[in-house]
Amino acid sequence: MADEAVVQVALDRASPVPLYFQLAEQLTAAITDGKAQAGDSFENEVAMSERLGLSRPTVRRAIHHLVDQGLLVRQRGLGTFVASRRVHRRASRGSLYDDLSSQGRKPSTHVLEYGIENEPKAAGSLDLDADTQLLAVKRLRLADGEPLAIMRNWLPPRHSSITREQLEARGLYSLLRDHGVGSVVAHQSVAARLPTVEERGVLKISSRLPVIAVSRTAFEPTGAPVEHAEHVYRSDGYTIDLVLEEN
Amino acid sequence: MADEAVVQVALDRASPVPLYFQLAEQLTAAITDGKAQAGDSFENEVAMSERLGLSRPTVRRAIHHLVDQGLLVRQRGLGTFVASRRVHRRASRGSLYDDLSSQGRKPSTHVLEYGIENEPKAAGSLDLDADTQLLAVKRLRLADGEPLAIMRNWLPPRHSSITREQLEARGLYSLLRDHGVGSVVAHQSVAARLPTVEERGVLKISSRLPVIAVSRTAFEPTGAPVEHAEHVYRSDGYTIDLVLEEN
DNA sequence: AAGTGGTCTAGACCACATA
DNA sequence: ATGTGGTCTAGACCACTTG
Repeated sequence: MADEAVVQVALDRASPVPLYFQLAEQLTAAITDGKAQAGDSFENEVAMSERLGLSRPTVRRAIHHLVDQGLLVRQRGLGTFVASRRVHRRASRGSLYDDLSSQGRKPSTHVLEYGIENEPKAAGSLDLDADTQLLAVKRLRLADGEPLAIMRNWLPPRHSSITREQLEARGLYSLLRDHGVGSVVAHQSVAARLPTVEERGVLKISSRLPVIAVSRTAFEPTGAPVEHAEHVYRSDGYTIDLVLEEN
Repeated sequence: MADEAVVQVALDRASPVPLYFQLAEQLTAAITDGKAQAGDSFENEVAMSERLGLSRPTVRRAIHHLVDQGLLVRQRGLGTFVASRRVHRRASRGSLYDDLSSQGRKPSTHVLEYGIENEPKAAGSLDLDADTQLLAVKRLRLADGEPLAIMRNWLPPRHSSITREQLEARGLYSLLRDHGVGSVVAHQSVAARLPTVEERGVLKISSRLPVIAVSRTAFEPTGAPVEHAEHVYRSDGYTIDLVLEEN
């Protein structure tokens, strides 16, 4: 069934979480849990606001939250519908997270080098003085014990307290989150080339297998630098998947 | 100067263009034109709404439009500020537009093949019946007369009226826009490999120069299929640049 | 004509950062 | 204490789609 989805919602007006956000989360859950199927029509916002005892703008804001993520599609005069699964976008992850648990292989990380250094090029990318001391990290990424990528990162002084042990145990962005880094905007450049001699040795590949070279610089929305990365991936069995959006 | 930016705005209440959008456009222009510099504080929304004779929610909506694009940063208790140029995001273009005018080289396109065909794999990617007849196009992309990419695209019947001549003259997405395609959500996968014999011939490269293989499927927000693409780029001097966002 | 989403108003109160 | 943005309300009118 499920021709017209009416989602059960429980709101807590005492909670510090905004009402529109509580509503948005529960609507999102209804869709991702499959309680509302793609193509189903959604309860209109006037009815929903009356049913939940919320004002129309508040309900509207929650619904728009889902529209922005591609979970709902609205058409004037027609109504609100659950979008096809293909257009869900929930941000462009995949390249910022250096994990590939999605591939079903067991990932691990080995820190090859760790220290404070002065790298003018990285500092420049981060818009810092050329002589700024940065935390430089070189990691080897493995999947099921097999080398997959060499990851070099440079972090500004603000995040230099990240330890070698933390990096062995957790992903970089997870650690940065603990340092108060909420969201980032990253400029990323992807190229292909043949591996250097050193890369061939570390990644255990032949000189005929190309590598994917990713260069990335990330900033907080305020413009504060977060990290500069130079990553090199084996190209066999590895692809970079993205969800793009064009308006 | 320009410590506190107060933008001159002219609103037309008779226009069918919404007030919040008129305001957003003029605020955007002030920033991109450099009238408001990065780091400048922005007029607060209460003052702006009084100055312009708009309600606060309307002004708020316009400002949020710019925040979503990364042009402004807001901090509770502090104010609204013009963001550093590095975090401007205005959509993740770069890979959907098959031009590289940005590199300063003169681009051109040559249509190698054009016709209606049945390609089950492409049809499947577009979520159409395997026997659907698609418009199949194979183009060669050149920069200053030098081969740069082989681009194969498959389009659903709805867009099959695009002609060979139109493809020689304009970009695919520009043509699709005329077909009523406003915004799209695309899933894109990027890989690296060595070229096939055919690719070596067409792109005029050696067997030791890797190519970047991009596979993309695009849908409208409603779920209607737009195109499936298989593009192969020379890797020398070509990179895929992206602006990512992580929340 | 009826029903939908889109825009807009005029207020209210709260949370947070700074002085 | 002040000023900022964040949330929320209760309405109004308009634009679009379908029967």
